[in-house]
Amino acid sequence: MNDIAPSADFIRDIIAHDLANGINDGRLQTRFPPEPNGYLHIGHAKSICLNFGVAAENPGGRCNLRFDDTNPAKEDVEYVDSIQEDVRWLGFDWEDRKYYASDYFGDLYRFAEELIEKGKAYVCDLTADEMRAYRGTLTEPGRDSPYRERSVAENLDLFRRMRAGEFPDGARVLRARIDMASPNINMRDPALYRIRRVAHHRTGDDWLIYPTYDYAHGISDALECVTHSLCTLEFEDHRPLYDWILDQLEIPCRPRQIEFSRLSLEYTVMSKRKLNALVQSKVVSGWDDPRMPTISGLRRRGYTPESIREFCRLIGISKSPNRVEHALLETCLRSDLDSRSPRTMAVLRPLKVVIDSLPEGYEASIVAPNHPQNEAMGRRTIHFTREIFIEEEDFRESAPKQFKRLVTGGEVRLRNAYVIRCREVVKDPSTGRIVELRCDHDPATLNANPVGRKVAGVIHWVSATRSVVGEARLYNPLFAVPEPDALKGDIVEQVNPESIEVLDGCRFEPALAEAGQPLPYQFERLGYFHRDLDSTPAHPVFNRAVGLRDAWAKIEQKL
RNA sequence: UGGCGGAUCGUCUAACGGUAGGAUAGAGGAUUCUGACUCCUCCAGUCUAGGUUCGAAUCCUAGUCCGCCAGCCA
Repeated sequence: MNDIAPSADFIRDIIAHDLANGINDGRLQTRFPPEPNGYLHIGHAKSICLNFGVAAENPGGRCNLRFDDTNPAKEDVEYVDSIQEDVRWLGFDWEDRKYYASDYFGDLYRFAEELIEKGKAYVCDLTADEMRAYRGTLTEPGRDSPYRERSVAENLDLFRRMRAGEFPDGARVLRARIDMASPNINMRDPALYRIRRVAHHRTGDDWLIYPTYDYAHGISDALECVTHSLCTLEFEDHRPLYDWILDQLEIPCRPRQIEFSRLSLEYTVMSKRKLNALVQSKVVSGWDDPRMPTISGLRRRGYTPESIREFCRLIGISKSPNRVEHALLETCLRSDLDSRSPRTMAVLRPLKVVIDSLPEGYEASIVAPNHPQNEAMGRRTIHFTREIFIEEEDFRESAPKQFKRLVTGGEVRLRNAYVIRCREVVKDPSTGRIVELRCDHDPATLNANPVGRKVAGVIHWVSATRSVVGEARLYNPLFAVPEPDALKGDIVEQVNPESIEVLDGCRFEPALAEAGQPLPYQFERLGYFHRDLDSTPAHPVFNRAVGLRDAWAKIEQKL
């Protein structure tokens, strides 16, 4: 522990320093504070991994889950439920420490009266528009509200009557009494409480007034004795207010707010407002559409908690502006799944191959390994038959010499089976389309290389008679440009029309249609596929979580 | 032309006055019954201009560029 280990990030540095110096009596308490107004996305995963991660790394460290539910107009239990499911799925545990800002409505109200009594808050009758006008601008100071000098008694009376429902929504607010000339606009007498006749998802109709984020957040942190309140950079300007509020009140614990930069990812958007717009417009099938950057979308797509945690570890924590390459996320998934997922063969765009050197009705069992490097993953039986399907793109009538797959008159190995040679290409005379290949197989090439010649190519295949038909869904980026946030106009109309490609009539090994797959499969040479919710035994549906790295695609591009 | 924050390989991120390092991407090669995986090699960076210092990504000065803030959202 005396070693000066290289720091993980500046926040862990600060925490290590505080812990070493006995700040907060050596306690470490963090919190993950989502507002239940949408589903969690990968940006939240960054925050979750930080808050829960840092707590787990330090003896005695704790991380609370706290719903920041101070705005009932936007919040819903559906989101409360999904958030808990997602945090748990990511692998984190808040134990018995699940809180809500709404748990503190009573305390928050009492602290507000304390503020009023100290002359630090007042009831203001300005309308929202008037308040905006009084606030000034970025370069001009604001002006004091005409209600700023009300007496404590009058403020107390008015605030109690706000609570009692004597005034219509929006008629008055409780404001902090700070400094209308502050260069920091957040300090120009910000609103602390507003009147809202909206039922709250937990407190129902108990309250007609609701605290604002700025007022509630720091106090909630203090009530939970949070030591390090970690949030994103856009709250940096709010820190003076966070500190100001806690400075006025008699609260034993004193949290410290530290900000880090939020995650942005290429080819997607992260704002809940935009994601919500996509969901509402139905351009995506829901919050869990596999194209969405939501935790539930990634899960449905086939991402693993491990891969997302690893991604969050690799991107690090800093205050720098950043836009992470989408390729990094994919790399994390591939590297997790490569060692763990069983292999299988599937043909997405089937091309029929008849092996004439085999008798009619021929069928043989072949035992194939489920993983090329890991014997422990066992073997499975596949069926080699006279008629099989191969991938359309694995055959060319003629091709450049770099093409290692099947060509007219050429040889290729069928993965786990024999080397075949293409004798004849059968076309539909009316369309010219290739409908079938007639091939011969070399019976000496099962588990053995052909003698006297090299066969470089290996392609996957599936039996025409011992396979099941189903659907595959392939995904491309949700937006065609790396920075969709910069696009003008309605975000819904900017969605990449090629973000999903549905292929039906795909052929799978029969075992794939059966139940019980904990992890995505690797469809050899195609990528990692995860069975979708829409899947049925009669009609299996697989999502491609991510493709394999494709060297041939690069070669072909350069040709 | 207010305040706050940021700027290091293409990308993400270290270096806390003392050899600019890692990851990823890219290029090349080895291996291969997955053009996968794995392995090897290479390429590539301190925003600019001054200054302090034996020595500066780091400290100072002056700029430049980028982000956030004018909700009774969070």
